[in-house]
Amino acid sequence: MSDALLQSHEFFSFLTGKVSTAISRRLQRNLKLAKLNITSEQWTILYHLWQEEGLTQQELANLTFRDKPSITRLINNLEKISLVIRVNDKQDRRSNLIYLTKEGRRLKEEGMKQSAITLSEAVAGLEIEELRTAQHILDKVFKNIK
Amino acid sequence: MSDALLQSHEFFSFLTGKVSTAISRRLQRNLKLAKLNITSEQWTILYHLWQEEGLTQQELANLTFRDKPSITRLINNLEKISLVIRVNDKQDRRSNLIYLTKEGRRLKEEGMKQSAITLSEAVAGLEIEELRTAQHILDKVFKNIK
DNA sequence: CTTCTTTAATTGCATAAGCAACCTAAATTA
DNA sequence: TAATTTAGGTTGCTTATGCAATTAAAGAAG
Repeated sequence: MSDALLQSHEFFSFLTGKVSTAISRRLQRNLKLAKLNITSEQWTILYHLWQEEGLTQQELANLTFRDKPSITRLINNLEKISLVIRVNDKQDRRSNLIYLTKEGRRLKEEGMKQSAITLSEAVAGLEIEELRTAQHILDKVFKNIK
Repeated sequence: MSDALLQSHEFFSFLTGKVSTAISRRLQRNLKLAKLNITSEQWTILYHLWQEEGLTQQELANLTFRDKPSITRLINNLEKISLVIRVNDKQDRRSNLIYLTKEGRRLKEEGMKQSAITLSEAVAGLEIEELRTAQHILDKVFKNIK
């Protein structure tokens, strides 16, 4: 790689989170505007549970690329606000299966809507082809360092 | 934008930080391996001071895309470990000018080296042209939502 | 079986982030 | 020049993260 690019602050700063920080903040703001009192991090957990309930904390950790302690605490907080419950797995008593509460399920529609809005704000004016390209490239980066 | 892409979990998850989290962790790890006891967040502050000392906290906030309280606390911690000092601006007594200590300057060489290593690990196997493309696209996203 | 190892989750400790409220100094304006 | 607004920083409160160490259950090896 060229030194010019290596030294490019712009390049490094987007890799180190400028864009994703901006997206999280925007999602957070949109959730708040829609009266959803959840953080963007909580959203990422709920997102996966909206697709499939009964995931273990380890599975959630893998899906959201967080470590186990982070998941423990996110689930603690989500339980505190009564959006999910831990159910001890009878088959494997080490595991907790995480389920949505009725209220947790109720948030799906608005939660998905706000994330879709956020995403469309983010990618406004971009071509599908550009998005595919960016995704492809970032995927390679991720594989390099995950 | 197509629904297929809107629903793409992969796409959303990289936008919400998978890649940048991985980069931060890798940088953190590389710094630690090189015996530099600073966090990746502290690195971003030092990076700008290595380019130019005497920046105000507000300028650092703008450069690193953080809010003012975050900078206050990062500078507190950097002062605590004696890498920077606050100097009250005589011209504008509201401002602090942030300078590196001798030790802070000493870390420049190794700090820049480790970030270069991290970056080259991240972009291994990618073409310059791909990187330019990704940067360009992410720049558009950032402008949309910053 | 009993020991050893691996796995799921939790806890402790330290750092970092966002938002709102606040303080003080500077700049504006009336 | 007094009153108001703006700008730079700090503090309080809450949430989130990483890493290391720990507990308890499950699985493997002897």
